[in-house]
Amino acid sequence: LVAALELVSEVGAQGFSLREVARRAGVTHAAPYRHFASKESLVAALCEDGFNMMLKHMHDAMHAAGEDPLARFQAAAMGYLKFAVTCASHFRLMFGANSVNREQYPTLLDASHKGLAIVMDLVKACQRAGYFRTQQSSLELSLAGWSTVHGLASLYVDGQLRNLSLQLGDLETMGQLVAKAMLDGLFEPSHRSAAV
Amino acid sequence: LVAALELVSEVGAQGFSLREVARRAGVTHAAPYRHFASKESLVAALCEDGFNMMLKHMHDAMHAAGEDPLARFQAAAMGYLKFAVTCASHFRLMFGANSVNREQYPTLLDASHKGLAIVMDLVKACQRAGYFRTQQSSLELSLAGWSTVHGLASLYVDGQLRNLSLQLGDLETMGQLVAKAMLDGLFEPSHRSAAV
DNA sequence: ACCTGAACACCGTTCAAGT
DNA sequence: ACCTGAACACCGTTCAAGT
Repeated sequence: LVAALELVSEVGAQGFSLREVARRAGVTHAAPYRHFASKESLVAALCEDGFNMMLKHMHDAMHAAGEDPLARFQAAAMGYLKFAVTCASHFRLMFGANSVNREQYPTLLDASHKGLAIVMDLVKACQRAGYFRTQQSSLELSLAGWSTVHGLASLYVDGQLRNLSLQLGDLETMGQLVAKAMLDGLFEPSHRSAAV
Repeated sequence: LVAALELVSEVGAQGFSLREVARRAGVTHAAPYRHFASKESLVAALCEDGFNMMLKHMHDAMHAAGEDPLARFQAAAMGYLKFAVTCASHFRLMFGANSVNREQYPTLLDASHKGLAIVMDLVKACQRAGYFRTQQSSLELSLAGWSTVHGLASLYVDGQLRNLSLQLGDLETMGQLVAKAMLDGLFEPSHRSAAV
């Protein structure tokens, strides 16, 4: 049954039907209702899988990056992007508007909160290590960083950047360029806010 | 008929049905097919409306901001956020995964490209005026800025930031905080790349 | 030019009934 | 415990037919 879920995610991200799932699983269209209360709860299960995969991507990348907080921060961002591009259908399911009412699925809600928690920890570590400025709170910097990475991933997955690939390369390259802009800031040094 | 579209966008963002649209318009379920080739083409029309509204929000904000390129840049970003929050259903339609095959609707494709073009112009102006660094190309800085603003808007519209509103305030406030982080950068001055 | 009405193949969901 | 088969109300789309 979980096997059926995987098969489905390979197919079209949405517009997929519960009846088609049942067909692939070799059962009747009514059989899934013994395992899931509704289509939404099946999609919720897929989303939860997706969040766990995303967290795994980030954790793996962080682990491979070693101990340096900045390296870990950048690796987590790249892990996020890599997940978005390799598991695009999961990503769309997780962040699409079609999305489920997260409030009704506590385990899903938990998983979706862990992402920001990781970012927060990384930002705090980078601030402690003297990499990041402390003029703004770790929450504010985390939100900015998360927005940037998530925005890039969303635009890419939605095909909004297709015409830029020629000039800037693939998502990983774009990620490095955008991360550099984010870390350094857009401002000329002379226009930057005074340091703490 | 266009009146019917507006009514629909007020209702649920998606999961809305062509038959329901026809019902509201007071015609049979088959009547819309004299005006739109398919449901997708109706949604495409809604998306195009959405992009034009978004561009109008950005243009209005820029105009109100006066001549200073930096003020115009920030105003455009705020206009983008304001559009996302006030026209959430349009925003979801435009950037959701459900989205239409933009390639098949040339006027929609055009409208969706104008956003980046505006950002590019603003970034170039800010670089010329000495506000922004020229170490990275205007395209790279534009992509970073767009990703950040779009990411924040997406996370907010998807309800991903609901638990942060208490700590950080509404979307406009978050936008200002995130814009500050983006402009100044995350890095401590000592870790920034050398200036040009 | 625009709309109707019936039809087709699909869908999510429910429920009695089977083993 | 898990599945079936029929049923219900819905959907997108098509097409002949009306004015």
